[in-house]
Amino acid sequence: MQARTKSAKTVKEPLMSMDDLYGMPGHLFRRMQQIAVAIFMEECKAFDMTPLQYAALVAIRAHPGIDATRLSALIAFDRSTLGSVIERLETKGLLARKAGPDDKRIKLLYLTRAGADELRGVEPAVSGAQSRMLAALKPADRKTLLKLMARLVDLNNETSRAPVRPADAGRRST
Amino acid sequence: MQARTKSAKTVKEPLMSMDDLYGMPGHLFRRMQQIAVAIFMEECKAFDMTPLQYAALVAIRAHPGIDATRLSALIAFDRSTLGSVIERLETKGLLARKAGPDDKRIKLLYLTRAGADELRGVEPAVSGAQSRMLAALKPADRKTLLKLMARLVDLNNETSRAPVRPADAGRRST
DNA sequence: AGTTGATTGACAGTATACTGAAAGACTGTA
DNA sequence: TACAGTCTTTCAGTATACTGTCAATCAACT
Repeated sequence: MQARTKSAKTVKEPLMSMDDLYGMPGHLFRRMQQIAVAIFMEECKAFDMTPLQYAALVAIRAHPGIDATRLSALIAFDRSTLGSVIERLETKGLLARKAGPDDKRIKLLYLTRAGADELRGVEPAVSGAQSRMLAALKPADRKTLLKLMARLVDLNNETSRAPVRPADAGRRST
Repeated sequence: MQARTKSAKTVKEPLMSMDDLYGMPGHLFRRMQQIAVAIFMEECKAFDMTPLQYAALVAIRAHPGIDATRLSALIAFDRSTLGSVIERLETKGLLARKAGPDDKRIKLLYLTRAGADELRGVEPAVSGAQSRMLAALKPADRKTLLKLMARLVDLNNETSRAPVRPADAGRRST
């Protein structure tokens, strides 16, 4: 096949083929993310919950009273995106926003009773989804892949717009 | 820390902690995708091109005259999303849509001269981005990670809405 | 006190991704 | 020919993700 431009004027770099594309890290990461989300949604379809909403609830449970900006740093969300995620969770009654006592800008986030119940209920499905994502690999390969991914993500933490930051970096109240 | 519900009524399953979350495959895949896109955009910022647009152009160059539905299957795009991607590329003058000769439903896709040039121009930046994504790992680990990712993506190909399908599965003309 | 700079939340705009539906065009069969 | 089913595209709606901007608020300094 090899569609190569007819004007053969000094084509020094070899052109990318489809097989090149399939082997690119970027393509593999995109595909794996597609697949991971599909598996998550399939396992959790009884709960009307997305991966992001789940992560937000887990983080709020671990850090009740956190504000939105610090929450976004805790789970590497884009701050702008998080706003709508919080709004949806609030609409569903899973979390509550309360004004901060000292700082009027801040709205503190808490799980409602329903949110805590929903989160506890969905956790088995989430665990199942995580297992399924790696199920095709042998156990030793799963460990290897997770270790390499964790290292790669950690070493590139600052690269994306939403790097992970610890929750106590600059906490004031609580 | 460990925010655990006060009502200690038979909490059998252990609750997910933040550290659990950070180690989940789904979280790592999402983070890695964020980072990979950020690196791509940074390396290619002189070209106003997204990863998807790049992949579409590569595939059209390799399969001139392909239609949108088969293109989506070739690079695992969601068919609905691909429509707007094609529209943007057409607006930028990088590709042309022509009506199919036999089938009036089909619009065949071709690179324009400008599209071929742009694609050739951006390829070094794309290669640089791909290298950067794995630069933090040792060469041996890069190979291992790519191999495991490729296997995992391949074995789960059917899971997402947009599985990869070969271009000649059901080709009629050409 | 007043000003400056930083922080927080909200918003507009673009792009990727999926679900589901609709309309037009083709194919095979009755 | 008429009909049913299939294919191709497009659109509406929702969700994630980033860029950039804005106003309100707070903190620190003059």
